[in-house]
Amino acid sequence: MTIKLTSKDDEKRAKIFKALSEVKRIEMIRYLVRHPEHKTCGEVGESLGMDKSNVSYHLKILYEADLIHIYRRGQNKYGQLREDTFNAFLPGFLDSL
Amino acid sequence: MTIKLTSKDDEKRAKIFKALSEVKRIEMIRYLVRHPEHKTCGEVGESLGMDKSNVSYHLKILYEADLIHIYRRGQNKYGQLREDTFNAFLPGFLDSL
DNA sequence: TCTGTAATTTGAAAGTTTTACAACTATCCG
DNA sequence: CGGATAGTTGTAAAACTTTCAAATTACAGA
Repeated sequence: MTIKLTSKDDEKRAKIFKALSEVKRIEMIRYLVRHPEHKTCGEVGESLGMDKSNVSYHLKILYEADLIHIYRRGQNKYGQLREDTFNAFLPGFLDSL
Repeated sequence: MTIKLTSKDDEKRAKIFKALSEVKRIEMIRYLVRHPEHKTCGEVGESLGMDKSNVSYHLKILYEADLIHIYRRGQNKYGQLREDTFNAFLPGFLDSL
């Protein structure tokens, strides 16, 4: 079932687009698509050459747009794509990466 | 035929997402979807309550992301959606508005 | 509890985007 | 030509985003 969007969702749409309006964040999403074993923040940062506080910053923006889910296991935090959001707002996007 | 995108297109994707990361610009796109008779800048601005220089500013951002086409006829300039770009980068988006 | 590793927060600096106004250019028509 | 209408450009202020380093919190394991 596909969710019907309306102009009421413009704020949400804008937030999602803003979250994806930086190359670095698109790369982070791509990294998560390609590594579905749920990568840690550290791995994401290392593989994209970002410093850790910057990774935190960008992940938070993706999280606040509901594009990813973050959960802790032990010392690590793992990022997980929220396919529900991508499917509702950007169908086909993840496959295009 | 659908165009195949790659990580080389990240700059372009980011630019498109940035262009759509403001509610005002999403509203402008919606206005153009709903009024396919090619509305003038003035009509867009008036209907969204924006001043004319601000309309110019936002239309330029949409234009530079290849989301719209702009042509002059007489005193007026008309905005026209670039469905090719929407289809390549955001399939389904226009229909969701 | 102490130590080390993982991630977040904070705050300052640098950079970018948005707004608004006034001055400007382009076109039309009498 | 001159006046009217449509849109653009310059510029400055305000608002927002990004980066980076240092301080801080969270957790695991000895």
